[in-house]
Amino acid sequence: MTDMLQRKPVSQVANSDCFTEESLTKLKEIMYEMRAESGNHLFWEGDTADKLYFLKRGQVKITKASDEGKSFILYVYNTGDLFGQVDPFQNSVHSFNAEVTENSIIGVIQQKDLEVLLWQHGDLAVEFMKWMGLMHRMTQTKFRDLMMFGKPGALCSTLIRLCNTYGKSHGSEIVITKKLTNSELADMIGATRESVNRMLGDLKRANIIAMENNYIVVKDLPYLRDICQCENCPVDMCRI
Amino acid sequence: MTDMLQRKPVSQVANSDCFTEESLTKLKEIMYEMRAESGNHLFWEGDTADKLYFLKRGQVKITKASDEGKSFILYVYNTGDLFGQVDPFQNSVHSFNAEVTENSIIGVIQQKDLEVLLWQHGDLAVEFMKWMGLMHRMTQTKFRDLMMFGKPGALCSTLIRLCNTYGKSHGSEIVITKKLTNSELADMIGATRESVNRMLGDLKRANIIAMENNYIVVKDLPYLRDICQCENCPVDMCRI
DNA sequence: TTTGTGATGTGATTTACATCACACTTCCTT
DNA sequence: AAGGAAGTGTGATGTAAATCACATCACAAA
Repeated sequence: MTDMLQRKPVSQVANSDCFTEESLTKLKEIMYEMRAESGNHLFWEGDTADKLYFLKRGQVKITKASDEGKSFILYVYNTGDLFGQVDPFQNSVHSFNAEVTENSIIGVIQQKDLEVLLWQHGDLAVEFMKWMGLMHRMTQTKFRDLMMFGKPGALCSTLIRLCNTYGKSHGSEIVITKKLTNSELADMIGATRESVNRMLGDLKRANIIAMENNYIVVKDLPYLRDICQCENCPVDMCRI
Repeated sequence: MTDMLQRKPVSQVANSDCFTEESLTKLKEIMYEMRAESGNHLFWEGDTADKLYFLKRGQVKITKASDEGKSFILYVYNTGDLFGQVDPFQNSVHSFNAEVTENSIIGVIQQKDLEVLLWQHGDLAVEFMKWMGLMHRMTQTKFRDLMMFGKPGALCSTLIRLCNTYGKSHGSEIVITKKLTNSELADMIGATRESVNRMLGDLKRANIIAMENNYIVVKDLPYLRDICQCENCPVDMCRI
């Protein structure tokens, strides 16, 4: 376990960090484990939303497809993240798709079981609310970043979020320890691959970022911050 | 169409509807009342977020200003709505401004008092989570609508949300019983006044909407739905 | 080795939307 | 009743980004 932690890319903050060890244990006790292969879907839009998912290992993207076949990536969840729709006591339906993008091990929590647990443990309920609030604020700030500062601003914001999620510091440089294609970045900001390619080219030429064996290295974080009027939000909120 | 419905200001659905009568009463017991004049601010970005607000009467807009002086309206809250940032057990700071846009009577809830109440009453905590989840999903779906379907899609989505919030049915027509300027609509979708004006003009010419003594009347809701690929979400989620 | 496939890089063109500029309307005020 | 402010409507022009159309590159599989 400690060994595992050491090999983990540094500075990864999982959203389950807002739970205490004990609370997380309680949650784990009501999970059942499942494996999902890359390419599968945990749920589709329109499916009943009655489960939470704890990503023990792997990656899941929450996406939305438009009629014209474009795809928008709303969130990317990684090892240690908890996700799922949680208006826990109301029949409701997913508005987005959950696409497994790496072979994953997932703990599934039934809403009914969660309800019971929350009833029994006030402290867990409180942490749960904290987690919900954090997720909501993450959505709000992302919304703001993608709406208000044009495509370059959206890209810079996304690069900052990627640093917060996958970044490993080397002096003043930050390596984003996650391979990303131009198309993936495009789908995260609602732009085209070509636009992203050109913007990245501009950033490289201006020596703001660089590529090191296909990983993006951020060399001038303050510049990125400036473009999207970054307010230096807490790292656990400013994520992908 | 009964007499009552006609006289009722609107088919207004308040977000506090997800609380039971008893829960709402409990919340009201820990509020202190304050009055705020149109033009004032309840909070500014950067202020500590440690209060909830219950709008007993009036209107409050949650906005974000960019460096270039543009304003983006994220939410509009009305009589009966509960709002405020609620990651209740974490020091945090507002990312948005709360601007009072009509003289208002507001119940203020201190986070500390809320904490106590949530601890004491499991059922309230549960409803509170439901409310949080609903608010989050409202943000997510708005995000989707404003990002994915261009400015016309954003406008149509906003008109639908306005129908759900302020709409009064007259046969197949829906009157949006709220005066809105082109600039206001523009700030809600991140467009310019001129663009909104032209788009509204197009919709009028196509007989999708009409103006009746300065109120917007939606004559062809299915058309609006089509443009923004509306999935017919629950009314209490699909709001302004 | 060749061939196929997914990704990157870049020019030319089109489109959506913002910006600028100004006339016109409504309604408020003194 | 006149003047002003706030809002609406609309042309002309500019610009960001999408679209289209290829060339190139990396690398895995046949």
